[in-house]
Amino acid sequence: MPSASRTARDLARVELTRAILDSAREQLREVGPAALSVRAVARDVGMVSSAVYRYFPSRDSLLTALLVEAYDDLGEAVERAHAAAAGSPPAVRWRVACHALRDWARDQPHRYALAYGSPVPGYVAPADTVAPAGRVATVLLGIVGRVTADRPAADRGPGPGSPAVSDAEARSVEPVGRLLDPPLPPAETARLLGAWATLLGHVSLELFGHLENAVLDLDVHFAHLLDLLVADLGLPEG
Amino acid sequence: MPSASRTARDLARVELTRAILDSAREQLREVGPAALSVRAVARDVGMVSSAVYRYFPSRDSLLTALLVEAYDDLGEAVERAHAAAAGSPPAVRWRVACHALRDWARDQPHRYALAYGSPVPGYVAPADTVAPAGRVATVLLGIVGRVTADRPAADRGPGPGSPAVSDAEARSVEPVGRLLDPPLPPAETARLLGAWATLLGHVSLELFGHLENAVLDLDVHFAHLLDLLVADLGLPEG
DNA sequence: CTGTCGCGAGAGCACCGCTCTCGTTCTCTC
DNA sequence: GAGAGAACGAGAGCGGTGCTCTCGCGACAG
Repeated sequence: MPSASRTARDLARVELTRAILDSAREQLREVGPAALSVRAVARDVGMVSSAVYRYFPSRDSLLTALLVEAYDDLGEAVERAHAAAAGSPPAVRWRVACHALRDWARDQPHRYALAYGSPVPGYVAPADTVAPAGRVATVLLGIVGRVTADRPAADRGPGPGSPAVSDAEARSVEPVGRLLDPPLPPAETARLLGAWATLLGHVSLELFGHLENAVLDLDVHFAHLLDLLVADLGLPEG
Repeated sequence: MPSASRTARDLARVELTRAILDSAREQLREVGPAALSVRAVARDVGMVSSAVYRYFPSRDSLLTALLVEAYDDLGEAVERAHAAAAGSPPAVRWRVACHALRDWARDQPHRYALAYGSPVPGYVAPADTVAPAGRVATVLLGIVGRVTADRPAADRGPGPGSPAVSDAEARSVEPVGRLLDPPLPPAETARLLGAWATLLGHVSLELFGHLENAVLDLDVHFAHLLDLLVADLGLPEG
């Protein structure tokens, strides 16, 4: 049975690949991406360093694997939290999804930093990373999209006090709006992109220590920030 | 004249220190903070690596110096832009200051990443960095503060559609509001912190490539984002 | 003139990413 | 069942790194 024996060999390979990834993830947590050492990983899994190169062609490819994994893990966490709140009002689902993102980031700051922190110079994320990277944004886009689609046409357009969207801006954000069917109107798309920036901006500031002596209770402030976003996006509370 | 000779000696020292910093800054731009090499800096300034340690006790201290320098440089850029717009309406000064931040970041992405990107694990920013780090935020705080202080008391408090600020959130953001005299009210402080997160979040997303295939014209979108913030903060246009 | 101190050079340590070679072992084909 | 071929782990080695230590030199102070 050749297929069985090939499976056995491949099984050993995937297991060792997993062991390497596990060790690398642990080392990423302990010493950070810059100091991630192939030799240390090899020592950890009981190999010599050159043997690791049978599984990952370079240190960068190891980091890339960790990056994709991080995007996927975060995306899954947010998707699961959102799914668990299915049936709740949009505002609640928005808060749940955003809290899931922040909780994941606080729980695994090193992996969040890998995904949304400064990229390693000279390193370009391969195409495999774009799909997992979009999962979180897709969830939020879906929440806003459903609300806008269900809203009577009279309520469309910028609310009172909201600046008008220029034609140039409408064209500019169109690729994002077009991800939905029906497409999200430009005003809402721009607002959502702003909320996305607020969300990641706050989490980054918080995680990277820039709010250290400025905001006393980060949980409370984040909740208030979500209230502001919910209001700005016009998400129904009930 | 002992003081003169000592001055001469110290002059040579500060000049060499500056040469090292210049070289390090250049290398930071080319290869990034992770690959910044003391030996390469030494080669660049015509020394042997051990000699550099007479000026900076470690590679980290060299990075710290670059970090402080970056904060100061950015702060100065924003302050200068804001000063040049003195007399203009608050909304205009807000836009000018924010554009200065984004322009600086786009011009020197490596230094922005050093300041607001993921911190190097195991590295804690010394106390010298907090003062320069606050300069940019202080400018924005000042713009909003003047507006709020000048506004008639009847217009205070959350606008229509703005969520109320809980007591806990009011206490939480109080350290920031207290930086101004008179202190910025909690609702405005929270809004400003949100705007700060939006600003840095957008610049980070833009610089780190997360808006690559999402937003076509980043200039246009950033301008619209500023319009949204101006409206949310209630900054007068004239 | 002598002692002290800061400086740059050099050697050296332990580590790194990565390459190459070598002997072994396992799988597939005839 | 035997041989071809691929995959594998080990080891040596290259050029690089941060950092330490020692050394000799020159400038300054007493």
